[in-house]
Amino acid sequence: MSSRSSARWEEVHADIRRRITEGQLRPGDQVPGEFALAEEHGVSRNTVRTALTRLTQEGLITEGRGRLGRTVRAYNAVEWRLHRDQHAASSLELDDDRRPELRVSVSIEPLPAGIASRLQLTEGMMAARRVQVTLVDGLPYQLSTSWFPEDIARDTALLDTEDTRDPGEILTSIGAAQDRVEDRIAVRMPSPTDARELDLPAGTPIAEHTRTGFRAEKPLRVTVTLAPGDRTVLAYDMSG
Amino acid sequence: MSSRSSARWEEVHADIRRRITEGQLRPGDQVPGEFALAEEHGVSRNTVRTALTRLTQEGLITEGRGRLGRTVRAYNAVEWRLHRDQHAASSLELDDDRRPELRVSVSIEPLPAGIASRLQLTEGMMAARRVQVTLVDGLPYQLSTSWFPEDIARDTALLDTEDTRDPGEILTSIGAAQDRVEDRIAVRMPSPTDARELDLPAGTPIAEHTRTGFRAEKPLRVTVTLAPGDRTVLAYDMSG
DNA sequence: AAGTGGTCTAGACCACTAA
DNA sequence: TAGTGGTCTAGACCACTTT
Repeated sequence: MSSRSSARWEEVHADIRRRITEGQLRPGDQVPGEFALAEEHGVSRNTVRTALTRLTQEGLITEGRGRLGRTVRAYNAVEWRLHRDQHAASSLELDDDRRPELRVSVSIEPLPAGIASRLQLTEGMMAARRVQVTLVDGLPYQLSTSWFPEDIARDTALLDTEDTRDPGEILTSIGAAQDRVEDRIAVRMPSPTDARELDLPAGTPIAEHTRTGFRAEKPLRVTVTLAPGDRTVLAYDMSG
Repeated sequence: MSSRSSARWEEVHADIRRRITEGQLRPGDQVPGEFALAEEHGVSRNTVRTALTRLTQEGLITEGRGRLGRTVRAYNAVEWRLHRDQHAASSLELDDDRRPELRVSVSIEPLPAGIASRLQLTEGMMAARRVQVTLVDGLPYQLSTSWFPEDIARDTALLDTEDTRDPGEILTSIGAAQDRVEDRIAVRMPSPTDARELDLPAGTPIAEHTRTGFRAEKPLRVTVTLAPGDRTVLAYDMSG
């Protein structure tokens, strides 16, 4: 009866997963403790831990701290709308009472290889880098890094850290409107650096959204946005 | 000297990660064995295993089997182009010598809740379900499930398992062309079912792409496509 | 203070696979 | 058949957080 695989930790794993999917354990609920599960299933605590570690990295439960223990993870992702308007801007769809907080920093940096090729420039050339962090309720929702050729950014609002508009809108306002954008969306696990910067719980994959903007087939900018999967759903409206 | 965190497994973890990012270990290379690493770092084998398990779930190394041991994972994702043409079709960009193999199956099923709401229909109503698996070199690259209201699909090519065109194209060919599509892209870890159906190595997140097609604001279809992050990069061309 | 998870050890036995 | 990883045990000690 039952148990396709022989591993005992898989029984524990399947048991907890079932309790979650069937609604017996709901988001925010406390997961039974490791000692209790060990006794319940007649296995050692380390075997239980194998199961719980897997569930953590699958994004179903949280890591535990102190007396609280582990809880079932709650997901409440927000739509990130990628528009097809003239600026190719984007926006987060938040409840009325939640306001995003934007932090912008700007610097002149040598181009990394991956960005340089998209801008059709040479690796190591100096370029303007604009980093924008979008926080909602103090939590980072997006980490967005834009690169502009220096001749386009020089002495413009692109270097203004007070201007928190979308890069596409700023380009339009300085007379360098894009006529086409290309989007690439890769899905991957975060590096430890990504996880730290985005304050990611274990088991959270991210979307790496790369937008290249062109004017007359010349690249004007590249924007790489990291969007955690537990906070964001990308939305495209392809009308017309 | 060094080591921000006190955990010993993190030293091993950081060490292997460094060897990979610095190119000392390249994709396909064999990772040093667990016993060797234990001796090298002066820790127990289980401590090494903690580090290697993390690296596996971060998608950096494979699980090990038999004498081969673990290897550094190789990524070679292919572009999945989501067009804005009149059919809102999509295509995989493969090398000339790689041909996708398409398998289609069709059935009449009751609508699950999530799909029903997108189709503006009632959960449990019967609808046509069309499942398309795209294999490349025998490996599943996409698992695509389309739902159509029964009155639209009845006696049409939508129920033909030999017709492997994009659902949007088929809709056009039967006189029910879409005039608008909405795309939603969620990023998540696979369930065990997803992992089995898509033959996913541990540590592979997936994109869940949901396309809803409309005609005069009436939903004609919903297509949910699962695309593994190690095989696919979504590509949108948002030309004006 | 009590109970939770996090880390770590030193073994043991098994399943798999390349040589 | 030798060596790899996969599973499992039975402890131990620590850090943390709620009560």
